[in-house]
Amino acid sequence: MDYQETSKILKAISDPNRMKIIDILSCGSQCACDILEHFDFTQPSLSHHMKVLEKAGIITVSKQGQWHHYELKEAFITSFMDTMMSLFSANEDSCICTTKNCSHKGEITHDKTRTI
Amino acid sequence: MDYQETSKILKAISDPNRMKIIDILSCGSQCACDILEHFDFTQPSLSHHMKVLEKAGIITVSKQGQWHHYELKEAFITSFMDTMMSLFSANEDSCICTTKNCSHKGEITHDKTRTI
DNA sequence: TCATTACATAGATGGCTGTCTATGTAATAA
DNA sequence: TTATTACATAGACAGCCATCTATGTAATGA
Repeated sequence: MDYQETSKILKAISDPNRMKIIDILSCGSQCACDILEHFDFTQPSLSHHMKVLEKAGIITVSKQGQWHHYELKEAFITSFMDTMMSLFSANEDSCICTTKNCSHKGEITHDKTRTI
Repeated sequence: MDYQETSKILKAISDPNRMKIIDILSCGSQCACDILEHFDFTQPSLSHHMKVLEKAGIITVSKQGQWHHYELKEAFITSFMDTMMSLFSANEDSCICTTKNCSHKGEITHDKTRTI
């Protein structure tokens, strides 16, 4: 688990306005000017947010003449959900605690059966 | 979708050190002193991180005498994964764009079949 | 050519955040 | 009682971040 890389992705999603952008793009690609109409902030602020989302690998841009169309990356979604699942699930490959047991409560349960 | 509340949760997870704490707790509950041994920062810093995770509803604390045992909340995990799924998935209840079509690219695809 | 539109970039700023040291408190053990 | 251990709290501080205004650039249209 690459904490730094996953951190970058989570920080990109965690801003409420960027969450709303993702919500908007989940309905299909849109250009910047149309996305902007959903918000109160300025165009440079949107430009900043889109760059953050793009750098995190969450969206892609296709420039068609004057307009830039932004789109959610399908591959990102599956990858991200997998990453979150493995973060919350214990497994002997990644689990840190295998090298160190709690000194005051021995029971460390490796729940390999989690399915959510 | 409560962007503010979800933002709080995502910000709580997004810190690399807190991600590592979650990874550790995914193997089972541990007390603070044992968690601390995995890190270079000080005890007050850990105390701060645990409070952030607790306030976000990610972990619970059970105080047994001197030691405080921290544990991942199972209910949080399923709830969080559901929230992320609904963020990435288009549906007519939550999708913002139903009230506004893109003026330059009419195709808004409501992908109700996403299963990931 | 000139104006307009759609975006990006630069630089500034206020607020948030992760960390520290110092200290307090409660429980346990000698 | 006194010392120690396990945590929390207070306050300070440096770095990051979301926003702004101002400006640049590229494409389109008149």
